[in-house]
Amino acid sequence: MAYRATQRTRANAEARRAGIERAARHVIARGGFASASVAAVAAEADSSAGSIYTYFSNRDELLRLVFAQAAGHELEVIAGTVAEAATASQIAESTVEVFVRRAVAGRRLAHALLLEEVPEPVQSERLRLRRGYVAAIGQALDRVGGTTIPAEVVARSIVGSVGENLVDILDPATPNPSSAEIETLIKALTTFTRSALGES
Amino acid sequence: MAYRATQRTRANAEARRAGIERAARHVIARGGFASASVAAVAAEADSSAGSIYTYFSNRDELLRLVFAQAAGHELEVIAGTVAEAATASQIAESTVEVFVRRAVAGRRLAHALLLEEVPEPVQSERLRLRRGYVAAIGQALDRVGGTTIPAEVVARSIVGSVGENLVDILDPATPNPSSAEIETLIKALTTFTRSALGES
DNA sequence: AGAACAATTGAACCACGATTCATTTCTTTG
DNA sequence: CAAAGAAATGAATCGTGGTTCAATTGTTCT
Repeated sequence: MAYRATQRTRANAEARRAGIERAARHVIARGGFASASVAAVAAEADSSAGSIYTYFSNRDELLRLVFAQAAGHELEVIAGTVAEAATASQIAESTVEVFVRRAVAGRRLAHALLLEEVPEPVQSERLRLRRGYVAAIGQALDRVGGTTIPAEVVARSIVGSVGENLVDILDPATPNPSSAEIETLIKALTTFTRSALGES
Repeated sequence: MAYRATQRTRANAEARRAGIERAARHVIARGGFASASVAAVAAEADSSAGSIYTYFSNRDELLRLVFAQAAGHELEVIAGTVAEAATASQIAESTVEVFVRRAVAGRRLAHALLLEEVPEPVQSERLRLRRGYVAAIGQALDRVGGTTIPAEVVARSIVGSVGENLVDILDPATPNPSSAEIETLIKALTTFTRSALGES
């Protein structure tokens, strides 16, 4: 018996795994999932392609994990915000505001998370997360009450409205939107969702 | 000079091309774009894989064409409907109604057209068509007037709302929705979009 | 019928990128 | 330091499915 994995060894391994995840996140944020080949991620992580398989069972699993982390973080932010809202109007407002601003701030990543074509396991994760958004907003709406329409439909509609209005803006082929455009969009979407909820 | 393409020859060729398009449409409507390999389409068309290349430059181009036809037809239907509407409320109503009912009637195809992952040229076509929907609804809204929000944002929001609410319903993995569910959804979405437009 | 050309066929080819694995390099302990 | 085990490397392998193309079959005209 001459070798036994030690404290430091395991910490290093953990750091390596985290490094690969970070590398994948960076590659995705820069060029989308399509650009996140195993080779590209390995290069970004100062690692070799083969090494990735020591830490992840395969490429799709790595991408799914990274997606879940990034999108999960966004969900937490939204969930935290709507949990504080006291009226349906406020829920609509903060959803639109947070969603649009965060998406524009991290355009490429937002595009990857919301719109880009992704491998099937990632797509499943995306649908799960989307259900998470709907659930968070739906619960908030149920809490404040006041709508006759099923909260789930309303929540979905809000998510859909905002998402659809971001399609062109997030397209990597289009130039960065001006902040005036953004403000106009936020205002319009806020008005739309608010009045849909029957508030002034 | 002993051969010259004749009337009948050209008609046959046209029939063959149309047959391949029809075959592709069927394969897509049955199993989505993912299942529409060149071999599968060829089999459905009683043809060989190689033959497809006599009529189309490559697979993506064939799929793009078929997509454009199918989605273009749907657009025409929606455009025709909203063109007849006299009020914003009616525009919202008919959009929701037509969109949802037609999608549910041809679930698999609707899923392919709206949600499935597709090759890039098809995705471009999808975005074009989506802009078509937005334009048609936006023009109708402008015509009847009465909203303060930019018509384009409203149109996009409606498309997004309806689309997002169809995600689970159209998922090939989920069972057919009951007609009660559909009616409930249509009612809820109609109410949502109507009140968003500021009408009772 | 037979010459001239087009269309069809399907098996071979190819591109691409994920995955494997024999070899090398690093860590730990006696 | 040597032995034992773990991790890293990257070139070779493999799977997949679109695409090509030599050979065959079909069509038209004299």
